[in-house]
Amino acid sequence: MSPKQQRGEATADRLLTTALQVYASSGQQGFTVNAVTAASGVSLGSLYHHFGSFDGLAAALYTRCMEELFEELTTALTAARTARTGVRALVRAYLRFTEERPDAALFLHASAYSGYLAAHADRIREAKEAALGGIVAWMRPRIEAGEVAPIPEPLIEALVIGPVAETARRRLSPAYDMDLAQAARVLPDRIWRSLSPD
Amino acid sequence: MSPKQQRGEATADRLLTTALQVYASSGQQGFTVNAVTAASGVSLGSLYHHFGSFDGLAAALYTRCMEELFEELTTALTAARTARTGVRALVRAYLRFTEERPDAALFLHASAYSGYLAAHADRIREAKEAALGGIVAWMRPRIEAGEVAPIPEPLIEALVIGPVAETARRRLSPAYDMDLAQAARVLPDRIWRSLSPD
DNA sequence: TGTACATCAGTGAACGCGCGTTCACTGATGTAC
DNA sequence: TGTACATCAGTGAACGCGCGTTCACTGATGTAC
Repeated sequence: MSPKQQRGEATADRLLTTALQVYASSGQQGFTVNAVTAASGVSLGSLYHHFGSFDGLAAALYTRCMEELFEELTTALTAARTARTGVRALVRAYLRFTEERPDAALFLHASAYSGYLAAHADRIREAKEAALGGIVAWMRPRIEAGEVAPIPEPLIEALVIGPVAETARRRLSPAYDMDLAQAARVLPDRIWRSLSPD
Repeated sequence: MSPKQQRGEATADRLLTTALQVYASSGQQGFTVNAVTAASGVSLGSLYHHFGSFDGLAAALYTRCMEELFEELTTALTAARTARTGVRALVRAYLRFTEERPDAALFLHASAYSGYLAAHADRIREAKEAALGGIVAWMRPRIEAGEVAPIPEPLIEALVIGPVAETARRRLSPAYDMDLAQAARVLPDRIWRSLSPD
């Protein structure tokens, strides 16, 4: 399914990029094959040639967005030395991604239970674990060294990602008006407090 | 649209309850008018008589689930005296709700961007603010009294709800296996640390 | 450098299915006198 | 206590629309000799 020629890759890229725009402007409701082909100028058959199905395209888009986010997070984290500075940088990176790439952030949040990922769940899970790898590799030794309180890893994730994801979700929802700059000032420190040993 | 007769109310209730079951067993994909009417034994016309549209039914279900959750949270919170014990109790109540009412919890989380709420956004927002009222009324004086660190209210919400919602989301996703009992032991204290003044 | 051939990329008309919704109707319940 | 009437509740066949998908096809690119 992955393109063997340059123009094929360009077409697949164009479809993904357009799909994200369509989602951003029309929402879940308007996110259809016809809308994506019409907006991209790529033919229906070509979409199916590259992605096999519409769910396949959605899964590819989800994977791409997720990898972009995780790259930002990993870069921010690994530039730091201590657990404290690392966590604080990661929180800021997440908020920055939300600000700069709202379309991608929205698609990630909104797709969580979307159903079109179900068919490709295994492939997505693999991609997620690969993307998470860098973060885990950086964090784990620092947890073991006692730089972070002795909390089970899944709950550390929840404590770090939870508040920042909730903030992002409200920022991306028309029902709230969340100030990300303010969040970037307050949250890194507050989240770190929830993890710090003493 | 609200029923004027007892049997009307019973039918509407049956539709909502069945709809939640359908969602739980078939997911977003299988959540359709036909599935709900078939499973409930209520006729299509009757569904439209009570809810006007399928979105209307979904919005009513969302509202009902949300009110049930908030009632648990409010009860837990208002039974406490200090901000610290209140927040800790609220966190435990949220986890307990997730454990005991996984269908309702899943529907709440999964509906966040579902589109069928968009048409009824105003009505839902009203219901949410009403349900949130008790929590705000309890918390605000304690924030002002300095029992909680001076953090903007939206960020307090994110710090409290974020980790616990993330934990719930993973618990409800087949891709993770989250231990809620462990979370109930660890999170209340850790979340409180992120809010405590010093 | 040309030619033949295989594979990849792209096209768009056509199809069937299932969705949400409508509507003319019957039956049940409540109310007025 | 009965009767007439209005409103509410419930029914299910029928409809149209737009969705995802298929398929027979043409054109472009790469490769072998």
